[in-house]
Amino acid sequence: MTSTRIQSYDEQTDVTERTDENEQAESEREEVQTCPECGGDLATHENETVCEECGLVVDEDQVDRGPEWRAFDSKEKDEKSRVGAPTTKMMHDKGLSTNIGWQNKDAYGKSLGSRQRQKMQRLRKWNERFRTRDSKERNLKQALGEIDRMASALGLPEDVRETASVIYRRALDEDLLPGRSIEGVATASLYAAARQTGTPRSIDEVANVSRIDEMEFKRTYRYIVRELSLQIQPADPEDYVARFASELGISDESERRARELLRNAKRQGLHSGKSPVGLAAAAVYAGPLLTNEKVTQAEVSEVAQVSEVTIRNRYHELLEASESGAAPA
DNA sequence: CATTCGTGAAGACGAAT
DNA sequence: ATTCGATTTCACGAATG
Repeated sequence: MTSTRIQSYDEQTDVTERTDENEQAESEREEVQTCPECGGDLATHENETVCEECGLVVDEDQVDRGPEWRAFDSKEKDEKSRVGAPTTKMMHDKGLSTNIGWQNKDAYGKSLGSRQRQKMQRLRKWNERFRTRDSKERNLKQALGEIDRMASALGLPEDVRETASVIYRRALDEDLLPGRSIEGVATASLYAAARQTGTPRSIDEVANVSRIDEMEFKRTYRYIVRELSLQIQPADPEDYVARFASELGISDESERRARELLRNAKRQGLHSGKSPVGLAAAAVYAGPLLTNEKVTQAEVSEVAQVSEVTIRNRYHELLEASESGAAPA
């Protein structure tokens, strides 16, 4: 593929044939074919177009699209030529990396001897290895940048980023990337890492700082969790309490009550199937209630990104559980 | 007036087929 | 791929302080 590109490009800029044919082609390109003064034929020399009859300069200072050197034979052309394959931004290496053809032919199309063939096999193998390693490094670098950005936007500590990058690396090694966006996998890795390290962020929060949409994020997350068989236990509602509590500015006592409620609920298995965030939100709402502190459902709903309805439903359950369940001190 | 509470319809999700 | 059940959310009106 690369070789054919070189050829076609070469043909366009081939200068050894730069004689009559080329000049004809150039003057044909001109819009004005005859002199506006006397109607005589026009001729193009160097970078200006002149009337052959009266000498009027019709156009000058044209861009010279040809090379600035001349070649007198094919050897000199090869030495002076600076053209190569056109670069493309579609490939991370701008298409400049080495490609070794799969056919066991030399440059003249002749078949290779067995010794040469083996050598080429080795070269192919190593070239491929370096190239893919290279592209993976690049990929990783970008992904880590994204992870870093999102992590700091979410106020996640260093160890979460570490974990996230480990997960991402694994995904990369298992070839889970093709077909998925770097951004998506980076986001999913971060989300998984946050949960694994006990500093969870809700899907909404993570999706908000990510550049990909939520649907794709969830899909990708499920995918990598399954493929890497990451073991992620359901988020512990208590892990959210501290953050919500401080964002709402409720008292330590209220926060303690909230945690108590959650522990009770857990003891009674009241939390299976329910959204942990919702449960945490309910607890953060119910805690202050027990200490006569004023917090509205709307406020909690705001910081926890959970509907008020859910808070209502959950906190009723929480209160019931604490009455029938454990003995409050 | 703000807040809370309850309801039913509708959407989203996981599990099962 | 579809269907089913449970959960969550939305929108509304009523009750409560």
